[in-house]
Amino acid sequence: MPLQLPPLTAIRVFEAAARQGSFTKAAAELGMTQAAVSYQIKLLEERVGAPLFLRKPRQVVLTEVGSRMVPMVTEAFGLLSEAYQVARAGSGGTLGISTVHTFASNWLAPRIGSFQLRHPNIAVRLDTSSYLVDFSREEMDIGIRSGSGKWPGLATHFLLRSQFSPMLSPRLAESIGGIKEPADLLKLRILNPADIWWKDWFAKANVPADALDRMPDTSLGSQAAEANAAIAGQGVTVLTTALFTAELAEGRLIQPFELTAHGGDYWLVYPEGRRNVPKIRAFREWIMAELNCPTDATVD
Amino acid sequence: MPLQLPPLTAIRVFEAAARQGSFTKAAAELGMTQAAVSYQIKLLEERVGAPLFLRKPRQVVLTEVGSRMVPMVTEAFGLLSEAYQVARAGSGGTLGISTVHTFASNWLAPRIGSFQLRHPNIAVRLDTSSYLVDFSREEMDIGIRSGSGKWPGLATHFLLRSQFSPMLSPRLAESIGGIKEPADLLKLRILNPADIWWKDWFAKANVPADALDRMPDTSLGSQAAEANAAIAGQGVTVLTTALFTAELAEGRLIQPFELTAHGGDYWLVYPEGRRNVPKIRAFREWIMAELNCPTDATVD
DNA sequence: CCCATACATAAGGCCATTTAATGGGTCGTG
DNA sequence: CACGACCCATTAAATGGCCTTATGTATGGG
Repeated sequence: MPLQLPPLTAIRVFEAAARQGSFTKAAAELGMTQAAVSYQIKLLEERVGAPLFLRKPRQVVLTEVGSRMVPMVTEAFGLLSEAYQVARAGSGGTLGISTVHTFASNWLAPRIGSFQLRHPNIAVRLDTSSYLVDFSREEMDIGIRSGSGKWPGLATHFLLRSQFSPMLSPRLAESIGGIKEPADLLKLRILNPADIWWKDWFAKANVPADALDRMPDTSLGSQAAEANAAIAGQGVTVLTTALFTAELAEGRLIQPFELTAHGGDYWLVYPEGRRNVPKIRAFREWIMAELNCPTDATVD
Repeated sequence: MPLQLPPLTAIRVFEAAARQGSFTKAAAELGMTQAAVSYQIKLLEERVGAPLFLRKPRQVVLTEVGSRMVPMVTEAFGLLSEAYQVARAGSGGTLGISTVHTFASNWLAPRIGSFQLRHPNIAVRLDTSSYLVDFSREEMDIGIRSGSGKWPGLATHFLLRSQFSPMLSPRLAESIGGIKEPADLLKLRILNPADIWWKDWFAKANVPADALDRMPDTSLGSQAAEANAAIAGQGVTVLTTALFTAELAEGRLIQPFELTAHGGDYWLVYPEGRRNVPKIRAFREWIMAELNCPTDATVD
């Protein structure tokens, strides 16, 4: 039996009226008319079965029944209010980020520290998965995904263009006397020959790449893993240039050609209606600044 | 600042949904449609700024934010419910009876004990005053008054017919050799010669009573006070017969003539809308039985 | 005695809430 | 694998609770 409750609007009004000792003042406090207060009190009195106020000349005073109700009602509303506030603030407690592995390890992880420094009260939970998170089923706040930038119900912000280009370790390049022209790459082991990006890139380089089809597929499932294999000199792979600036700068990988092809872009996404939730706004503004994006680059 | 509260209907629905772990079940519990529950939850989630439930295949489960809210919300509703119940029952706590002095001391007081025995959980507060209580200004539940039986906004029940007749102490009657005929009364001191009842009674007895006008008024303001004076042998007065059955039976007063005249009747009154408040019903049923009145003798 | 104040009441309208209907998704089952 | 059961979301339309405006009543102060 579901716990019998008084009419909530009425009792809310009652609480204010009891505190103020006046219907008129209560009405002012609640932003409604005195008539509405009178109506609600009367309603509650009928439900309770007893008068809650005595109507004295210039004021109303609580009856015994009324005054017995007040403390509990006040406390109850205090609790509700607190629960509400806590929930609203609490939503700023933890920021759940769902992102693809590559982006997490090659771009986000090295930089997320600066976000945490700026927002010490927001805890970050990083979750990497290969599928686009469903915000209604998983407790995530934002996602970073590559794709077309069109997802229904989600707000999207363009992060960076996924330019990719073949990369390999300098030692492997040396082992065949350096990479002079695109076709040289085919002399090496291609880590992920089935990857469509290879076809795109060779096409752009005007190099027939039928050979790719005959190579064994040894792809590892993520750019990060393949990058590691490449760094270890196991072969050559195509990688998103923006995500491996560190490896390129340190010489662990080289990008033999300026030529890049274009894949799906990276996007920041979150549920439409949550644009102004503080922690989401904070992250959005941070990442946009970090990437030098105009902050208004929103796509619907 | 008046303490920010969440939408109350929404949070009520939330509590049920959280407890049931299902929108459909919550809807059933609250007696509304599943769609309404969905709507309210969505509303609350927007206000809070964070999802409260994760929509899993066959059920909904609380998010972290949601589960933090539940305990406080549950407790708050518990308090509200308790306050409500207490108030409803608490209205059974004390029965405020406003009655005229005579009726209180001569009829009610000797009998009220039997009411209290039958309803040990109802405390009785007896207030005697000469005016008709205004239920909206004084914390009274029922009134007993004599009059026409017509009061706007009040439910009324006929209690007893106010038959009155001269009464005096047996010793006083003896002192003039007994009361043989109505005119004999005029030989004695009349305690309340200005009382209209004397005129009525003498008129009905076909005795000219001009002499009354020339007597000094020594009325004491209530039948009970005058009855005491009469018992003390200080004079003769008119009294409501039904209220002095004990004095008559014990011989402390005598009623020399069967002849009675009729004054305003006694009525039980209370605010229209409170007919079925337990304590009021209890008192009504008790007093009607005590007076052998048919319980349906209601007059509007 | 009149004005100011405070609550009660009546009539009417609006919007929040609800319902009904529909769709999408998952699970269990034959 | 198709089908039905179950559950939640969404849409549009209907309802009625709640509020406002307007007016009445009572009290107390000047």
